[in-house]
Amino acid sequence: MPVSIPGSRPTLEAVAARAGVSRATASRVVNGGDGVRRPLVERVRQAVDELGYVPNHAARTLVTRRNGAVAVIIAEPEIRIFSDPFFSLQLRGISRELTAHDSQLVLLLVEGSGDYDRIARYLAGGHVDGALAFSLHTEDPLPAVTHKVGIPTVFGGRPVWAGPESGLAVPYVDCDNRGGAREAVQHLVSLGRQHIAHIAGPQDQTSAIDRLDGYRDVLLDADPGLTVQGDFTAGSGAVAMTGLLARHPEVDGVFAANDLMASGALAVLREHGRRVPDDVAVVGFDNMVNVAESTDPPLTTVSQDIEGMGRLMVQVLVRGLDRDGVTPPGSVVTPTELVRRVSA
Amino acid sequence: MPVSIPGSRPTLEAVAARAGVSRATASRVVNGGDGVRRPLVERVRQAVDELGYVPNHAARTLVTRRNGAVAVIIAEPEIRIFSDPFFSLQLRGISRELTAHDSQLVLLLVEGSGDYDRIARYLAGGHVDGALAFSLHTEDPLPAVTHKVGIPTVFGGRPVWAGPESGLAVPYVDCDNRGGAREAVQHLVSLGRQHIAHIAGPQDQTSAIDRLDGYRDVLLDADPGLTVQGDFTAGSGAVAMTGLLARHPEVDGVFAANDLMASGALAVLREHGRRVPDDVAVVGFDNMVNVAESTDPPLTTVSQDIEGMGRLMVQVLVRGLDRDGVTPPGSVVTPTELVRRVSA
DNA sequence: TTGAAAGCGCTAACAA
DNA sequence: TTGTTAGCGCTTTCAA
Repeated sequence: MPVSIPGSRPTLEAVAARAGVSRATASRVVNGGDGVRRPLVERVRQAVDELGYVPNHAARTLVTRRNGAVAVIIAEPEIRIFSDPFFSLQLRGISRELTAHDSQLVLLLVEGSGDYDRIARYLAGGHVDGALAFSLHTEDPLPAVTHKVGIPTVFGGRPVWAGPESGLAVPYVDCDNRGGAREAVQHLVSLGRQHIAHIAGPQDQTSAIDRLDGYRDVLLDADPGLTVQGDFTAGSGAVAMTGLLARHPEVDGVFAANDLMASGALAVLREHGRRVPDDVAVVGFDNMVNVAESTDPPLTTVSQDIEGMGRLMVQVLVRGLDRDGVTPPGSVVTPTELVRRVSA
Repeated sequence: MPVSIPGSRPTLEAVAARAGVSRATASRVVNGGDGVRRPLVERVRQAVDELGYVPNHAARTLVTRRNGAVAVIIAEPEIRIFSDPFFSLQLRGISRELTAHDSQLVLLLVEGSGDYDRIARYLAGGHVDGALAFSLHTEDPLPAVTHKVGIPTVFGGRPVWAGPESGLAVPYVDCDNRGGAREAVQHLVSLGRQHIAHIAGPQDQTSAIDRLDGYRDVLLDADPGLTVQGDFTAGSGAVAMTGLLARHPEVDGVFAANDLMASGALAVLREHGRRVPDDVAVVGFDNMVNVAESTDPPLTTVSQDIEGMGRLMVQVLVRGLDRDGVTPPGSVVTPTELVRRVSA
C-alpha cells in the first residue's frame, strides 16, 4: 500500500491504510468523527498527523458541490474604495467572518464593462458559493448578472435601485443612515441651535441621500438654502461652509454628511473666527477616528460598526445559503450611535 | 457552511451527446480544439453555446492539479496598506495580470500570529498554484511557511532578510529604490546645490534603507547631521525639515524618501520664508500624483510603475510555475524615472 | 483524428 | 459502527 510518496500529497486512502480502516471511516473522522468509535478516531487522527494529510479541496468540492469560497466583487469605478479606510475595515470584517465559516475570499476586480462577461462566466462556473458586492450606481449590470447566474449575492450598502419603495427584494447590509442623521440633527436641536445647516454628500449615493432625508425628517421646514452639496471630501466641506457663512451668517449648527466634510467645515469656521461649539456646533458622520479625534476641536459624530457590517454581510449570505440557496435572505440595517466629543 | 446552488449545470457529457461526439473530443474542443477536425469543432462549440456549458473547475483541478488561483497574502500589521494608494495600484496590476492568465485572486488576510497555522494549512491544501506576499518585517514567519509548504511565492518589495548579500534566493519584485535615490540626489547636485539633506524613511523598511543608501552613494562625505529620520508621514517630514533648518540653515537641497514627507518639508520651508526651488530645491519619491501635483510648488519626484510591479509579480510567479513549479524564479528590479516639476 | 476507459481524491448511500 | 461501492465532471493515455 502506498505510504507517502514524496512530492505528491498523501490521500485519504493513505491515511486509511495507515490507520487500518476503510476510506469511509477515515473520511468520517476527518469530517468531525461523528459516529466513529473512539479508538478508531484516535488511530485515524494519528495517521493524519504522521502523514501530514490535508484534504484535497477539489475532490471534496466535486462531490459536495460546495466551494468554501465567496467572491467579493468590486467594480472598477469604485476601486478607489481601496484607499478608503471604510472599505478596509469592512473587508477585514468579511475576511474574519469568512474564516470563521471556513470559507475563502476570492477577490474580483471589475475593470470595465466588458469585464462583466468574465465575471458572469466565473460566477456561472460555480467556483464560489455566493458573492458580496458593494453599493452600485444605477446602471450597474452586476445585480442583473448575479441574478441571472443565480448566485446568491448580498450587497454592501443599500443599492440605489433597492429603495424602500422599489419593492425589489435585494439583500443588503447597511447602517441606519437616516436614523443616524436624525439623531445627529436632534442633538443639535437639543443644544438649542436655531439655524442648522446640512452639508450633504453626493446624491447618487444612498448613504448621502438617506442622511439628507434624516436631516429633513427633523427639520421639516428648514430653509432649503441651508442645505449645501458636497462630495464627501474635506475640500468640498470647506467650500460648502464658506458659502454657508456668506449666505447664512446666522448659522449656529452644522450637520455634515461625513467626517471629512465636517473637518473641512471646521477649518473654515476657525478661519472665520467662529468658535466651535460655542458659536457653531458641528456634527459629522462615520466616526473615522483618525479624523474625528484629530480635528480642532475633536468632532462629535455618528458612529457605525463598519467591521461588523462586513461580518454581517457574510452572515446574511451564509444564512441564505443554509436555508436553500435560493430564497433571498433579508436585508439588515445596523444601528448607529452618536459619539460626543467637543464640537457639539 | 455554504451549500450548493440548486439547478445542476450541464456537463461535458451533455455537450458531447448533443454534438454527437465522445466526451474526449468535446474536452479537446473546450480546451482549444487542437487536433480536432473542423466540423466537429463547430458542432461542439455550438452545443456549448446552446447548453450554456461552463467547465466545472473542481473536476478539472482534480485531474490537472492546477487551480487557476493565486493567493495574495497580506499580514495584519500591514493591513493599513489598504489605505495606501500604492497598494491599490499594485493590487490592480496583480488582478489584471492574473485575469490575463485566467487565474483567480484569493485574498488571505493574516490577522495575528496564530493565523499563520490557518494560512499554512490553506497553502498546504493545494488550493492555489502560488502566492504573492508583501514586504515583511524581519521576524515574519511567512517566508518560512511558504517555503516549508513548498508553494512558489513571490514577494512585493525586497524583504529585509533578502538583502543583496544575504545570499537568500527569494524572488521579489521591487523598484530600483537605490538607483532612483541616486538619480534624485544627482539631480540636486547638477542644480549646483552644495548642502543636500535627506529626510529618510523608517529604517526597518528596505525601500527606506535603499533610498538612504542611494543618497549616500552620491554624497559619500555628506555631513551625517544632514540626514534626518522620518516615518513616511507628512507630519514627520515637517518635523524633520524644522530640525534641519534649525541646525543646518545653510541647507539648499532636500531629498525626501517619499512625497508625503516632501510635502511636509515644503510646508515648513514656506513658513520659514524659504523659496522653493530658489533657496531650497526639494525632490520626493513615489510620484503619488495626487500629492506631488498639488503641493506648492509642484513636486519633482522619482516615479515608479506601481501597477506594472503588480503585473510583474504575477509574471515572475507564473514563469516559475511554468518552469517546473519548484525552481525559484529570479527577482526583478524595475527602473525608476525622475519626474521634473517645479520644486527642483 | 476519434473514442473507450481509467482514474484524479473524495463523500455518501447502502449493506453488513 | 464500519466497510463497500458508486459516482462527482473532467483530462488523458492508449487503441482503433
